Amino acid sequence: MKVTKAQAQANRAHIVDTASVLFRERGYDGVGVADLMAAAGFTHGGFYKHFGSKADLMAEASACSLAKSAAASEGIDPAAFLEHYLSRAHRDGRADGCTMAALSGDAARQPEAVKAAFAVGIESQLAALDQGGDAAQSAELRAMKIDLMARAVGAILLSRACPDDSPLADEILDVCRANALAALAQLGK
Amino acid sequence: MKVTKAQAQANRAHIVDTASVLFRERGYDGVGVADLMAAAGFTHGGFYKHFGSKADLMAEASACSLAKSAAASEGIDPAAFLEHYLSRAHRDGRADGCTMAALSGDAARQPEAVKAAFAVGIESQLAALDQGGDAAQSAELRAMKIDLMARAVGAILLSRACPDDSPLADEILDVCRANALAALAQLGK
DNA sequence: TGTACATCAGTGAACGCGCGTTCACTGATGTAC
DNA sequence: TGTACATCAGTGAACGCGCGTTCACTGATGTAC
Repeated sequence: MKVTKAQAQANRAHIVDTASVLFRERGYDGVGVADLMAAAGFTHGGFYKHFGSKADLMAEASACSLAKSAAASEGIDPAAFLEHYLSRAHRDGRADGCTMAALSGDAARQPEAVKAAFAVGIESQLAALDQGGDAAQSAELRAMKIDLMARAVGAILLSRACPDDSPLADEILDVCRANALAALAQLGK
Repeated sequence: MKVTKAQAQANRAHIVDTASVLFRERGYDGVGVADLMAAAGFTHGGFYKHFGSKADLMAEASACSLAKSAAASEGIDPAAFLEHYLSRAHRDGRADGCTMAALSGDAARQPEAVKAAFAVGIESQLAALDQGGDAAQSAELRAMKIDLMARAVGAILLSRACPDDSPLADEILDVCRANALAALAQLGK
């Protein structure tokens, strides 16, 4: 049953990808190691040939999906980013949506390695939204980006915590999108 | 071992209170029924004399702590509310902090009853922050309050997801507090 | 290039454990007379 | 008010189950000669 080194590496990456989707969808405790390995197309016994523990995988899966999100929004207009982020589609698509929105509640109760992955991910996302504005306003710009991210993450979380057909769930998204876009416009950006 | 009706009612309330603290601290999956009953001073067998299931208790505990928070901030100045909400003390004190910040990630994966409790809790919090401003600007005021809550919740969540001694964790709180207060001031409030 | 052997990714059974929930039981409370 | 009995909050053992993790084993890959 041995497998090419390259294949093993690809399998490992596939497990990490699968985990990042399942964790976002069901939360850390909602996904078992056996579940996860089966979803990736393996039996569970091989898990510990790749990872030291389930928590280790959580750290890696978080880092992976956060890096992918940051890369995907590289150089994107913050207004366009907000439009997509605060959409119903994103709220309703936890599995392939933002890891911060899906897992920061879980991350707060996880080992430091997971939190470290989140801190790196947040910084990457901030850097990706940077448009290379001039240095003079960069502190203000950074503050605005942090603030926009907090608002966006909070809006998605509150919206997801409401019942599925709740008018409040949609109102939260709409209001936060409008206010965030207004704040962006006012920054003169 | 039977107990006065009044005592049973008090015991039940005590279990709900204990649950609301433990769930905020460790998350829904981090608290077992036996854990919880022991923390409240009982054995686990009696749990189902009071509640239909662990998820039922989650709904009740969420409703309870959300109502308490709303009652506690009744009529409070939004600026003062933000100062407290976005403090390091609140971030580091999950167990007796805001239920939205601690459990909205969990709530998103819970039954509708839990989500319904959250929607009610959010509306109560919005109502509590209302200062009876004139009706003309009430739509704008409601939007601002929703936006402030999303920002506050998001900032706490992101800050908690960072490593314990991370400068980023503090920066997020400071930046969001400053920007939120500025937005409030600009509303002419 | 061909042969012999070590490596190690993946398998599947097994481990102990704690989970949510059920149940027979206890005995003070509450009620009917 | 006093007695007999039903109620039911709380107890603690037990249920089946799925969890994270370990382990002996397999057999193709990779390596040494």
